[in-house]
Amino acid sequence: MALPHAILVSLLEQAGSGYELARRFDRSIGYFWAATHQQIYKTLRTMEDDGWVHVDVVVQQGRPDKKVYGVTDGGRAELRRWIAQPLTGKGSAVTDARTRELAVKIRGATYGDVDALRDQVVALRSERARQLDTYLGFEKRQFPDPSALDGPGLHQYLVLRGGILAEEGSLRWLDEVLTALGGTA
Amino acid sequence: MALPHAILVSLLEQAGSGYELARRFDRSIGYFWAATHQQIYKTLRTMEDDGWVHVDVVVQQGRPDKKVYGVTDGGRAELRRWIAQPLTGKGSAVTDARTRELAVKIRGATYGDVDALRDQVVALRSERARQLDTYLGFEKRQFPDPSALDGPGLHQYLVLRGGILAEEGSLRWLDEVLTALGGTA
DNA sequence: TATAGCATGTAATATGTTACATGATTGA
DNA sequence: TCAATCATGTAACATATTACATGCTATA
Repeated sequence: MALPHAILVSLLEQAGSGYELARRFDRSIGYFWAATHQQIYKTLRTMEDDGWVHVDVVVQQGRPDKKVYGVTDGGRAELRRWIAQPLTGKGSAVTDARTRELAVKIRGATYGDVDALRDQVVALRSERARQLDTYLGFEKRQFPDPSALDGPGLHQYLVLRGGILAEEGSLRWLDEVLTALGGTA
Repeated sequence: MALPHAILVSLLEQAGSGYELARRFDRSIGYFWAATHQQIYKTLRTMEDDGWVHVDVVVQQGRPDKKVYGVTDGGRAELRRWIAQPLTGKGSAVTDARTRELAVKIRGATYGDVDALRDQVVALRSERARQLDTYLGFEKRQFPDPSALDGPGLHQYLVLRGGILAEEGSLRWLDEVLTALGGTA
């Protein structure tokens, strides 16, 4: 899971309350990782129990007190550890957990080991390339003449096309990331 | 949720056991929807309780009995209803539930109302286009000179690029689908 | 006056993953 | 003999969604 780590990254950029985190997730990290306020509150409590974050209660007039969270040394260490570790999410489907996990790690690259991260990008890229090859093979063998399709065959083909286009987009992104992260690709 | 409906589509194409469904999911529908055998068994039982599927127990030698599932009239009706109904999944993130849901519906288009489905494709397309516009706006305003970036700025930019490329891929696919599904786009 | 924003949370439910359990057959 | 395939399932846990609850302030 990457939600606690996404929260760590967000809090390192800027300390804030659960409410503020929920709003930020709607924009920045939310490209890849959505979270409701309920879930963020719950996760923050767990993270506090684990010693990854600390709270400062800010008393306000006319509003409930605000709990401003910040990252502890333990939280920083956990984020470093997690960023260096291989991707753990499931990678079967097109809209996969691995890609989202990697996006969070890239977002937090400054707080971790960029070399280790690059290795993970390379690994995910080759996984994705293999998947794309498989899909392209299906396309060639099962749908040699797409223009002739209709009914169930057409619908199966369209879904396969979705897979192919998604994988191509994924590869394009991973290549951009590798170029930008530089080093011995 | 779309898993029961993905199962209905798969069973309409060909009746089968939970085990067989799990294997099929690894290939075809699994482009967009992954499922373990544990989850499939659980879901099949619920579907049986709801009267969407019926079971034929096939006795085998040397192996556990095989439960071959087929779709009932009730299941067929439910699939029709579900396909015609607007997308219900969450669509905030790049790797969104809506796209996966739509993929399942397209796969089952033969068993439902294609006109109603096309409306959903159009709706999702405009949502995605709006999202892409937002991301492109961020890119222009926050990162006018990407080549100058490094550190946290670069990492934020890379994640945004991931969002942009994913949305572009999504749009390309939805356009292909609309063309193929034809009609008054 | 009504809606949106600020700010927190509980509870119930749904969905999904991981680990464990069983046991025969087939092919390397 | 070892691993893979066939075939089903339970139990515990992790994660996520929906509905409900409170209550003030600022803006249209």
